[in-house]
This record gives sequence, C-alpha cells and structure tokens, in this order.
Amino acid sequence: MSIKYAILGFLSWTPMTGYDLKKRFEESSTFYWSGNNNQIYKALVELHQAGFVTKEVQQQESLPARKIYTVTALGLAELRQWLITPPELPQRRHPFLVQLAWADLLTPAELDKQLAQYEEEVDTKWRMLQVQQQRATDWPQRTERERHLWQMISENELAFYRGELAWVRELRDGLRTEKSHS
Amino acid sequence: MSIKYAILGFLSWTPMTGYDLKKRFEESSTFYWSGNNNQIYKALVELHQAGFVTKEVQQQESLPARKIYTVTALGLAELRQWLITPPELPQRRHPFLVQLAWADLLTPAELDKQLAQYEEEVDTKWRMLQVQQQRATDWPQRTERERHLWQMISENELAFYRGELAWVRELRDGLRTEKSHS
DNA sequence: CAAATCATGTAATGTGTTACATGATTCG
DNA sequence: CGAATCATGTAACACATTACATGATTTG
Repeated sequence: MSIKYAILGFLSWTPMTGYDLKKRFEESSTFYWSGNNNQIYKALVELHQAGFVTKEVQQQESLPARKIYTVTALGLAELRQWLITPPELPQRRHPFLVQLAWADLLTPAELDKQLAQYEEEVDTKWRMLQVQQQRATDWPQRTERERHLWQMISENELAFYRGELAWVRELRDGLRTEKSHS
Repeated sequence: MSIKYAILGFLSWTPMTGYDLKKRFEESSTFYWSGNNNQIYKALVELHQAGFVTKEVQQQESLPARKIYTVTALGLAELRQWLITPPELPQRRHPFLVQLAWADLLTPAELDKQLAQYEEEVDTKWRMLQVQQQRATDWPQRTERERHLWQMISENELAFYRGELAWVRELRDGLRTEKSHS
C-alpha cells in the first residue's frame, strides 16, 4: 500500500500540515513509514492534484508558509473504498532469520552472542512500545469501537514482540542443551 | 540488508546458477525477496566484480550459457563478517493494521467481512507454510546444529501466523460481544 | 497442443531512506 | 550558547516488483 491512505486517514480526524503528519508517522510504529519528508510532501501534492484534499496557505513572517490540508468528500470516499479492499498479509522481512540460516558458520560463542543481542533488542523495543502506546492513547479516538480497534492494534504489536522474545529464549535454551548432550 | 548475503549463503552450500538461486528465493519465505531476476542477476555481477564469487561459463546449444557461481575464500570471509554484525529487528509492515486504524468508517458488517477475510488468508498461509517446510527439509543441511537452526526458523514463521490467527479471532469475538452489549 | 522448464537478461516503475538546504525562535 | 522546534522542500541513492524479451525442449 502507499502512504497516501494513511495520510487520508489522519486527515479524516482533523486538518493538518505536512509537518504535523511527519510527527504522527514518527511517533507510531503502526504507521510504519519513517516519517521522511520526501514521501509525505510528495504525497500531499498528489492528493491535492487528485482532489482528495484541499490546501489552505497561512503566511508566516520568517518561517515557511504553513499549508493546512483538509480531506474532501471525494477523499473520504477514496479512503472508504480502500478500507474495503481485500486485506494484505503482513510483509515479513526478518533479516535476523537469514543470518541464522547460515549461522552454522559461527562458533557456539559467537552464535549465542548474536542471540543474546537479539533478545536484548526485542526486549527493549517491547518496553519502548508499551510507553509509546500509553502516550498514543490520547489521540482523538472518536467512538468506543475506534478505541477498541486501536487497543487491539497495540495488542497485535506487543504480542508480536512477546512472541519473538519467547522464541529466542527457547532457541538459546535448545542450543545450550544440545551442546551439553554432545 | 541486501540480497547479496543471502546469495553468498546459498553459494556456501554449493555452486549455483542465477536460475537455481531464483528458485530458492521463490520457494522460501524466509528469504523474503520475491525471486525476481533483476536483483539476483545484478547482485551476481557485483559479487563477481568484488571477487566474492568466481564464474564458470558452460555453453549450451540453443539455450543461454549457464553461469555457475562459486563462492571464494574472500566471499566466505565476507559472509562470516556479516553474520556477526548486530542483529536487526524485523521490519513490521502490516497494512491491515493501517486499514483497521480507520475502520470505524465501516459498518459492523463491512468490518467483520474484512476481519473474516484476513482470518481466512492467515489460515491459508499458515497451512501452505507447513507444507512448504516439509519439502524444504531436504535442503542440504550440513550439521545437527544447522538442522536445528532451520527448524527454529520454521517455527518462528509458523508461530507468527498462529499468533495472528489467535489475535484476529479474539478481535472478532470482542466486536461481537461489544455490539450485543450496546 | 498448451504449459512448464531451462536460462539468460533489460526496462520501467514503485517504494523508502538518508542527507542536504534554509533560517528564525524558543528552551534548557 | 547549543540544541530543539517550526516548516517547507530537493537530491541522491537503495531496495523491490512487474513486465518484457528470447527460444528450444520436455511434460501432461
């Protein structure tokens, strides 16, 4: 999917500038784009050309003009249309599994060092997510159902990292046991 | 990471052609690249220029010449070097979660249809993986430890889809219950 | 007889990241 | 007084996918 629908989604809450959107993308890992200017500002231009958003320019002295984008009826229709397109399976890009695939070239100590570091990083990420999602709770959820959906989105992410943590621990245990057997 | 290390990894098992590699990438979801020519053939040229592989050309009548690539000592060293670089966290690109984020714009029926379809797709994918991984077992694992690692890589992937399945079922249940309460 | 397999490669396009550029104002 | 915030944008590059192109041989 392209970033455009995520932008339309945010604008369906309230009008925003590119800069506002950038911050939203940065704080959230659900909206997995890195929050880089290039994509956001380009997408906004295209959404505007397509008539999915309107633009209001606010001049400021000594700062670039703020450009406030508002979603149009057409844009909302486009968003709704996308919402009922068939769900995509998540992309799994898991470079660490690729490393593991050839990790038999490593000594047991080197391998366990990698695993320990992965465990550490997953754990850190999991803790960070919990904090971030506390904060994200005060985003303007409109209905009880929306609040519930957002909570389940959080839960999906947390569960993923919990799963990785359990998996890597099991793997380390397994390797220790095997070694002692041989 | 780039596809180059995955290629070096495969070549560390046995010399192969681009076409062989293409099939490997296609059958496996761990090696998440789509198995498209463009990347593989380009990467092979670069690996060759860098001295990480050697190339043996076998002429065939009425078919393009087979180019058999073999990893060099330098290439193996490069691979080993990469294996001990710090593990990356997996990228999570989960467009369905983005759809859900704005799914309050849908009717309950539309939303449940999307969820049902996602459940279906995850389930199908999970079953397919199980079959594929039966087949992949006869790849040339060299040691007991390597066999164990590959099994845990499989387990990581299966566990992921099991997790998604449990999650989406819980979400559907939750939405049903909420509706009946209001 | 149509489709898959073998085997190479190119072209076009889409998606995504990092770094660069400007420059005033506010906060620690 | 250095760093962060506000606010726009461009340039260069990396990574990925789909489709195009060729053309003989084997399989169902």
